[in-house]
Amino acid sequence: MKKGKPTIHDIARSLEIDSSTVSRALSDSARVSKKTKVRIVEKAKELGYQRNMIASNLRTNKSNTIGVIVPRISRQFFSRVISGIEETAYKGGYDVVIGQSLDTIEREKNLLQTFYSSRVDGVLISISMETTSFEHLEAYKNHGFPIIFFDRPCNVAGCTNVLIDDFKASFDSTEHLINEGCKDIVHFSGPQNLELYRQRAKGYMEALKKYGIEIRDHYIFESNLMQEDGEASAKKLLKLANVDGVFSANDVAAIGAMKYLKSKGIRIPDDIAFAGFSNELISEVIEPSLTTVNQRDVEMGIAATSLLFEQIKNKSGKIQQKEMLDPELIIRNSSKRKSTI
Amino acid sequence: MKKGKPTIHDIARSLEIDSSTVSRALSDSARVSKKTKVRIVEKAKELGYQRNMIASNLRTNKSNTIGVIVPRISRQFFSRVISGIEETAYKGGYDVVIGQSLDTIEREKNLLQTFYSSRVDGVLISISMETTSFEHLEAYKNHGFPIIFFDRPCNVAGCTNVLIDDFKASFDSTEHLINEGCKDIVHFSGPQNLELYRQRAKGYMEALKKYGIEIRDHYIFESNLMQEDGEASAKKLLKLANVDGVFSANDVAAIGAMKYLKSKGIRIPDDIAFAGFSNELISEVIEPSLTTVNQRDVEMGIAATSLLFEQIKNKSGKIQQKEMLDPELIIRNSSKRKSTI
DNA sequence: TTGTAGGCGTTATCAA
DNA sequence: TTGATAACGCCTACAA
Repeated sequence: MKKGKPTIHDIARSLEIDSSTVSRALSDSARVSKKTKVRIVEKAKELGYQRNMIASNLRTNKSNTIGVIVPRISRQFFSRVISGIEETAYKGGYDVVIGQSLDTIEREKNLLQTFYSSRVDGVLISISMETTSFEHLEAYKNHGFPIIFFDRPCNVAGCTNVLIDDFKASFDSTEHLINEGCKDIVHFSGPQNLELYRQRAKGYMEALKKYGIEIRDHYIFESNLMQEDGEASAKKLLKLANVDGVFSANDVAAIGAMKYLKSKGIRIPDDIAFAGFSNELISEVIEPSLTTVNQRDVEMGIAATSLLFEQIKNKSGKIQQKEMLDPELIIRNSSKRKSTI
Repeated sequence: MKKGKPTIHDIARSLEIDSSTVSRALSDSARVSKKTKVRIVEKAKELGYQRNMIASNLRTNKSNTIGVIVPRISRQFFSRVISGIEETAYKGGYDVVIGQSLDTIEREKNLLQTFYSSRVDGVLISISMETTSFEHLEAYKNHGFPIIFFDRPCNVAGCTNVLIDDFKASFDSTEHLINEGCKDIVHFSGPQNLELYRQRAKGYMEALKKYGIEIRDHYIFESNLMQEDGEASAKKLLKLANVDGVFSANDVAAIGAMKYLKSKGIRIPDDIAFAGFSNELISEVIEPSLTTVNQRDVEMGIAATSLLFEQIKNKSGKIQQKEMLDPELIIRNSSKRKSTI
């Protein structure tokens, strides 16, 4: 046996035909007779031939690969989005390369450039928390490199975004708390430099407004929404009189707060009702189970990938689009105050 | 501006030098004068040049990419392993391509062949539940394609495995239950065609043996260890007299069972103590919090990747290795029966 | 239906 | 130190 992996030339030689015929046969071209096709395919199998995609990609200037950049793969939301992406890509004959920015702009830039130079056909990205300016992204876009943003919006001309309606979801959640009888509702908010969290805060305020409830700035706690932030917020919250509800911009912080409050003997939802955001797995299991928002993770992956495919095909590139998925409010025990009897 | 992406030839032309010099300069070869190097690098920046990795890979016959195949990316354990893999790969200058087999052998084969033909430099794989014969894997191995198995062992000559000591972890968990006063311990076991679950069952039995407790076959429940399997097992368990402990081969099934039993008024751990496996995020949050085993996910990713790098470098390939990570028993409330006062 | 020839962008070898 | 040339493996006009 020769050393290197077998090539179309090996097949051609041993069949005494030309490599171009082999190439055609293996891509099932109509311009090869059935007979020779069969011979070629058989010989290929015999030699254990596998097409060298690197060479093929170089020649065709396509990688049949899309890149995905997320803050962290270990977050449930993102891993579910990726499942959707992978599934769609797989069906379309694409491979998926994944990288995590760890919420730093430095790694985000690195990944983008790696992807670009390995000539992926396009990129799906949920930008890092540090990404507040978008020049690095625009540069690629202007080179005609297809990029789709998901979950965390990028408000730049020509960008296609796939999002859920964060405003509406937050409005609905807050309204739900109000309907359950809450009057003094605190909001755990995320970094306000991110559009995402601005939208969620907006939804909260709009709902209060609708019901004639005063919006008090000191009822809005800004943090990074980690579990420990939730705990800190809970402590802070106890210093306010009469809080009877919390709308948190994510589940993790809500759970951190609930744990602390429970340990202090506060009853949930009777004393304080809770609503979170993201539908983490734990939220169903914790006691009481947490009311939350389904962010349509898998669907988001599917939608984003489909849009990317369109953009790759049409090469039109520059058309700005916005795909809004409808979030779903999942009502659980943490907010059910009305007796169901 | 020309249409295509700029190449070394574009740089060469506009500087009136040869492309080979440009190539050398951009790989920082010592065989280019500082002066021209500077000129080239500047021009490259000016043109927005990015090396075409596809062409480079073709030429050097390396992709600087490793492939990862896991059952599903959305499982916490795997996404954490992948974090470890990514981190290590990133440091070594490698990219990571990820695919999920969804626990089917068909997709596993597909992925393997995609990876092979895109010439990834090696593969890390946790085999699917359906994978009980290993010919497809051996074939690649025999072609000199580096493959490392993690978490789910592959007992085939020449295979390198990175595992935790499932036997020991199970032994320790069961022993812990015994030490907490359990005498009639049920084992929720996984598919016995997988070595993994055989090891866990073995550890359970060995611990019973050590303490002179009879091993009863009808105390071992085999299932796929989904949440609903746990619930079913709980029902089954109630028909046995005197069960006072459960060692489950994963957390998910344990939690399914605990939920059901709690709804029936059974106290955990006082009536029945529980120990699970995998340290899912929910396990810390559920009430009572679940005693479990830390499978060293991130470390496993790191170890597997390091071994793969070795194998890629040494080309020795055929050396069988087994890396055993030490599992950690995490004791929580679901198994603490002795008063801590 | 098949063969010929050239090139995708890079790197490696050799010569200058 | 630089340039010329060939080659990696595949694909695709074009010609036969």
